[in-house]
Amino acid sequence: MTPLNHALLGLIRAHPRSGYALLKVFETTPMGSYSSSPGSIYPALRSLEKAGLVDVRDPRDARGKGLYHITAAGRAALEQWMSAPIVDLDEALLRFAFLPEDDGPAIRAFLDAFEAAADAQASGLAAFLASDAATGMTAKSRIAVEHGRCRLTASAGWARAAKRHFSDE
Amino acid sequence: MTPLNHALLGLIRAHPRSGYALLKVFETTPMGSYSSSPGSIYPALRSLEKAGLVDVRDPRDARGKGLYHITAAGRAALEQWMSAPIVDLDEALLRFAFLPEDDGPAIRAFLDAFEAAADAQASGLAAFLASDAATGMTAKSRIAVEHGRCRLTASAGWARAAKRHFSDE
DNA sequence: CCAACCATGTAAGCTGTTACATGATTGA
DNA sequence: TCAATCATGTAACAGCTTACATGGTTGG
Repeated sequence: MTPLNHALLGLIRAHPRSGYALLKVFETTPMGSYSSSPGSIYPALRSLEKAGLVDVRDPRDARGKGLYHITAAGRAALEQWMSAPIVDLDEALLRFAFLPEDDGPAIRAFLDAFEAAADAQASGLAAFLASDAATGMTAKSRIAVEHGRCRLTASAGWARAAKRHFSDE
Repeated sequence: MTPLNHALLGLIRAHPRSGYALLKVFETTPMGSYSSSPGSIYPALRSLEKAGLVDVRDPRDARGKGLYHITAAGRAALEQWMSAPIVDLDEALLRFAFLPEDDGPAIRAFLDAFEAAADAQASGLAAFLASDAATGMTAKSRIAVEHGRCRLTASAGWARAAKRHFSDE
């Protein structure tokens, strides 16, 4: 399962959609970073279908293919992916977007884990910068690594702000 | 030319290295995000060699392959890549690390461009969030986009801080 | 002498990119 | 009627990942 597959599965679970409608999501929103063109989306939908995670139903009319629906197996696969430990923050962010809208505790737990992961990664870079390996590098290389640390700190800060947002509702 | 190719070329320009030494750079520094294993690095070195951007010389002894040196064509290719407009910030960061150590004006110009690109991308996300498309999305999706904006703002902030660092030297 | 590391590769498989191709429908 | 958009694909190609394979050398 690639990130694109997960993105498609999550969108389809939110509500059934045609391949074209899914294509448009990637073309018109920042989700576009997960794909680019029909050449990746249609084959990915095929693979989801072949894996039994989605099925196609409700052809609107003679020409259209119909709407992709998520199957029970698809739900299970998505659930498993959603509950895996956070390693990659970008992937985690995709999972965040697919979290159930109303489950406050789950959202807060996820944000806690996200913040912890971002902090841990930031600490990892800080440790690297303090190590022998870093002192041998050029000044610019170290500052480039600093950039990574800044971004991770920003990610952790975002998680804290988001938690505040979801605590008073 | 893939990011990995550029990373290799930049490292080799800094000073000649063996394939194994390059491998170790990716294994032991945050540059690892550009690669992972011999399975990508050795073929990439081959392609650089075939393209005439590097050549192999100075075999240390009978068994070793020797050291990769950058060629005139390699220098030219790197130069062209370095002076292209900034589109992708991660790629730009790699370029930053390869900027000549002593050329203050070039560094400052680059950081100006980097900051402008980060600000522009952040504005793009802000515009999206203010658009009709965003109002139709779920709250969590909007907050996920916010994360992207936070990170871009952090990137711009990093560039400003780096400029201060390079102005008093 | 044996494990760890130096040093270099190959091969299968999967994914994504780019570009091309097709045909129906809708609005001006 | 003609362009744009809806809607769905195919095919070539390049690249990365994973896993496997091969030998030499060094330190304990």
